[in-house]
Amino acid sequence: MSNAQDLLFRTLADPTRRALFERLCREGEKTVGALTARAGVSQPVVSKHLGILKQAGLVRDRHEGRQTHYSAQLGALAPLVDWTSEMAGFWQNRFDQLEDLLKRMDQ
Amino acid sequence: MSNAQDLLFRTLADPTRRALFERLCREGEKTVGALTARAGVSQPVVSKHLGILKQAGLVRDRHEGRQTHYSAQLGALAPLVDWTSEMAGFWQNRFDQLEDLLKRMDQ
DNA sequence: TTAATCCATAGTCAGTGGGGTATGGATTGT
DNA sequence: ACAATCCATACCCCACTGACTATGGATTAA
Repeated sequence: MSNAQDLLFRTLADPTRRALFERLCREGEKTVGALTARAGVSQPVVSKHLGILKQAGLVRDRHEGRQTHYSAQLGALAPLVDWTSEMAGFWQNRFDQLEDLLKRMDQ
Repeated sequence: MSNAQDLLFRTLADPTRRALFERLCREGEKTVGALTARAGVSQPVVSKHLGILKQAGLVRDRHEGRQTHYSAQLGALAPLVDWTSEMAGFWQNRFDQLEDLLKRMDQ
């Protein structure tokens, strides 16, 4: 029941989570500590959000000693782009049908 | 602090709401009754979701007698597309910078 | 006029989820 | 070896929200 769009929308709906993802997109790979420093929430909260982002495929983690480096996985946004295109496509189809109808009426 | 993306993501995060919007995109204008028939939730719930979609600019309503017709406003998805493009842009910039760095190292 | 239909609002309730603190495992520094 | 750092998990709490029913205003049908 839970498709890819659902997971993405729910994951990105939270501002804190989206801000983390945005930082990773802007600034590249970052450790949990570095992310926590400017996140405005506690470290456990950041870890939890990163876990959710990872589960959605939006980030990936790389362990190096006692630190964990996270980086954005931009490809995970594809289903979102697809969904948007699909919605636009439906709209276009209905527009085309209307156009056809008007053409037929014109004849 | 609540930008356009936030409102869109939060609004589209709910499956019931997204399904309503999708139906309006696919099938065009529909009354509340028609939407309720296949929504799987009660009529007041549908009305509430439509209200939230309207507040996000994703739908518009047209009153006709005792019925209210709702239709999708596809343009409202623009901030979402912009956000995605922005994220992709950041990623591309970092990629370009890496490319430049590699070029400089090569010389 | 009276009854029936359409929709929106009000009020309630339970589940979800995002926040915190506490804690422990793993690694690094002394 | 011991202390300190980094991160993740466990646990709790509270606010939000999505669901329901009840109801009423507005419009249409009888």
